[in-house]
Amino acid sequence: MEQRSAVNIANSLEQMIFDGTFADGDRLDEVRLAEQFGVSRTPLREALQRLESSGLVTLIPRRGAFVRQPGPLELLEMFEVMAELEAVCARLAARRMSDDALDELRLANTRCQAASDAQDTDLYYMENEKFHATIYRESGNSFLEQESLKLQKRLRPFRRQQLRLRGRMPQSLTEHEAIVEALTAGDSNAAANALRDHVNVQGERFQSLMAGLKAAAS
Amino acid sequence: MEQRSAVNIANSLEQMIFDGTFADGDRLDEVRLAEQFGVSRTPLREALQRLESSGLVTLIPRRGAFVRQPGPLELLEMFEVMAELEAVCARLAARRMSDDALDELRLANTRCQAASDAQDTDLYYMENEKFHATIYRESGNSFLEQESLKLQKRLRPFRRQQLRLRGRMPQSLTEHEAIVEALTAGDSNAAANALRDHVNVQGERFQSLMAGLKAAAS
DNA sequence: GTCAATTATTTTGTATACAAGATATTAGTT
DNA sequence: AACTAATATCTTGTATACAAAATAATTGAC
Repeated sequence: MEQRSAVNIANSLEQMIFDGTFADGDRLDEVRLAEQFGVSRTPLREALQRLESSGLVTLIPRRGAFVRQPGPLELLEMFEVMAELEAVCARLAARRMSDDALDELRLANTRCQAASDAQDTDLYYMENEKFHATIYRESGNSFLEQESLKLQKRLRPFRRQQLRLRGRMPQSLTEHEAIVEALTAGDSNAAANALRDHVNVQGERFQSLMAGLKAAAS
Repeated sequence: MEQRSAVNIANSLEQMIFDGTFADGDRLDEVRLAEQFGVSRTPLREALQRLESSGLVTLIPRRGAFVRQPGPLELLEMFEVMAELEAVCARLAARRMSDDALDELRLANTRCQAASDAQDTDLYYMENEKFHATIYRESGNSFLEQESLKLQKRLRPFRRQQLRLRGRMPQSLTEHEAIVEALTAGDSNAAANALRDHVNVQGERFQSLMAGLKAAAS
């Protein structure tokens, strides 16, 4: 692979937690992971500390490290916060956005369109993330930008699922149009509302998806 | 002190970074800190990984750990986000808040009043934090609550300074009144605006404080 | 005397060793 | 056969040892 420093190991483990290699509550065995990564326990433990600090694992003293996947309730809460964060980004961006940035945003949206036409959900997801990241950046507040990116990353696996739902990509696209329009007009309230709704739709879709799974399980 | 695990060491160092024991760019010497805490380098390094993960230090490979204090610009950005986060809390709380919680909020405000009367800025600060924390909690979104508490903690040292400014405590109190009123009325927009403004005042005060320092230095 | 190059000294990164606590296993009792 | 007690094994937490890189110091050339 690559060089295996604590940061790298942490990133790899993070990825594995995100993509579902580890389920909620799984214990992360230090010796096993250490030899798996080809390092000693020392750098591996440093990685575990990082992961706990970012909320991905729980460290129970003398017991070990346990992965902490967000449950349905926490996910809904995270979606709600994401929606509000993006709304704030949009409101700030509406005032500060340059013409060049607007062009960039339209270009990103065109790429989304192409992905949607090709029925390529993975590509759509990537381009969609760029679209949103552009708005974060154009908020002009880099702290806000970083926080938004962090949460975007954390919600990635769950957002991704929803794009596969029938008709979601075209709907998402029309919502993007409304967002671009509001930003072009410099209407901060409209932009904030459009983006908040856009993200909230995902939260709601997610909710109904969970309800469906729950019903199917009973 | 207490038991010196990685978490504890990280907390102690965090406190020291917050209260200004270390200035921006200071290198954190592993061996020196280790013997200072009475432990070996191993748990201390684990603590440093935690601190980097939470953004308090920068870890440069083969160079060491350097403390990262937010500069004036980043602080302003953080205040802006704090204001928006609290506004969201208020909006959600306005709908969900129970009578008991409202009473609790009024009680917290009464305690602020007492601290203000006694000219006790430290006490006022503590009670003020409780007032705000109650609103975070009453948002009904514990993820949002935790994020708000995290940022509140990080801004603590900088908010604190401003209470010493003449007339800030009484002004803060009247703003609290308006917030309680809006929450009582269940007016989510008014509550959100009142809280956003309340926090933004601190950001602006901070800005003028910085400008004053800068002017004095030239 | 100043600069460059070489050597010496720190300092970081990681492996390993060992102590103490937690879990699993076995033996013994009813 | 089931429950408890004692023992054994495994795992974590931390100290220490050592290699490699970075910094400081020293020497030598001009």
